[in-house]
Amino acid sequence: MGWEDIRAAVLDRIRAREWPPGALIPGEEQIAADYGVARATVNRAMQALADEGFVERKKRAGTRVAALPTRRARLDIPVLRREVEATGAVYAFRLLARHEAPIPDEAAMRMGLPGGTPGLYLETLHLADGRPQVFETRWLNPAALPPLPDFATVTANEWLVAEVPFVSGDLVFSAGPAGAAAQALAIAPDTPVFVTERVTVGTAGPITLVRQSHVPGYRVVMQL
Amino acid sequence: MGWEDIRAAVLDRIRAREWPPGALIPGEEQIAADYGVARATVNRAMQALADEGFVERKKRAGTRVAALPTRRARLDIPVLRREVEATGAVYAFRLLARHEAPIPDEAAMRMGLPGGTPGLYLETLHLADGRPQVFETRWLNPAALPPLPDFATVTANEWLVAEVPFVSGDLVFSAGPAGAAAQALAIAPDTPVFVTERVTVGTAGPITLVRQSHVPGYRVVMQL
DNA sequence: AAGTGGTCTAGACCACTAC
DNA sequence: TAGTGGTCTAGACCACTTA
Repeated sequence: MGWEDIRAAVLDRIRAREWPPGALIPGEEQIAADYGVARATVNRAMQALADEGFVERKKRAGTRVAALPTRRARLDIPVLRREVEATGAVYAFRLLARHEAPIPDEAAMRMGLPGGTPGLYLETLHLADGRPQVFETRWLNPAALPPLPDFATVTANEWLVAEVPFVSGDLVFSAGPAGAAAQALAIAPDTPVFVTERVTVGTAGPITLVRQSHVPGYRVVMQL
Repeated sequence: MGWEDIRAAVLDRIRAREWPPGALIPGEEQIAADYGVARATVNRAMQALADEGFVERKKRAGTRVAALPTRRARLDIPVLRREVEATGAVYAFRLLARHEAPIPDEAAMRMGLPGGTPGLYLETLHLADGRPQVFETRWLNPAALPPLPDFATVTANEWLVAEVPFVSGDLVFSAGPAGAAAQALAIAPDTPVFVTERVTVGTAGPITLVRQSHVPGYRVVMQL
């Protein structure tokens, strides 16, 4: 009887509606006695079920079956190169633009920086077997970074992942017209594209804001 | 010294490059001795770091700092009603179509069912303060479900969440033209929209395939 | 073959919170 | 204020995997 067995047993009893949504589940001590294991084992099982959103736990109030089980999905975000190579294609990229300039207000605000902060702007096209896949625009905050390479032979993403400790960030998915990305992706400007936007924060402050427009047909797949 | 302290301490030493990417971290016993805690406490901390993708653990081989830290994001998928109500708007829905028919081959294949399986088709429009938000098409597999209600007063989603045990599923994000969803959303057919597609599997087999087209401006936000 | 992480146990103390 | 989950400990055994 490992904790996974306890987890499975409890989940079965939830699925069987023995404990319907909203119901109170017996205490850890009780379950431990029922199955002949230590309370710590039950605790671990219940912790897993809580992580997965099946139950809600509160001290003193006990453990309840989630009324509206929030479904949680986990997304692994690989480095772009790996994503391309996973399909068997050859990855390549082209640096289309690079210049230093004050970070525009909108971008600075997204990064949590004062307007006009000096920044480095990059435009990169990512290719799979020579075909455009992703058009990327990026602002970097040099003040929060070690000396920057010229990004001709390494993508900003891979350099950052390898060199700069990451503290937090957010990720936004949306859809919109290709617009400025149209030319690089060789599609019409009003073609719908999938857009990801990411802000990354390091120990010394905001690091980068990156916006990627994906070629039509791109999909993000998550397991529930 | 709780396990979160140990986690934080180890993470700091990783960030400080004391253990660079790929490096081997001291064993649990060692760390436990260093910080004066029990090995179980260290284990819990390391388990958390592994869950978060900061380290990779292998028996016998020890624990290593992740070389290319795959960034993991967790997405909580709330019931649509809650998503709307969280913005302070009033949620409502309209059932636009409902009929029984064999599930089309493409949809059946996505669900992992043989073509021509009998199904129930629903078209629903979700509204926030009376404004169209989401246009939803759905196939249900009655063979894997208890007797179905008429879905005039409950959405399929909420009924399923409350009544049918959920085993697994997947979730796909993409972008595309509004197309068939255009009329219901009151937008032009070539307007880019954000599309989510979800297959849900229950104990008795595939339950439902649902496709939701979101009104322009919709964004999915995840924390890293 | 040996060392590592994975897990279990029995007991204990504590923080939180519903009552 | 009493009961619940959250956590820690010290010790133990085991499975896995690499050397």
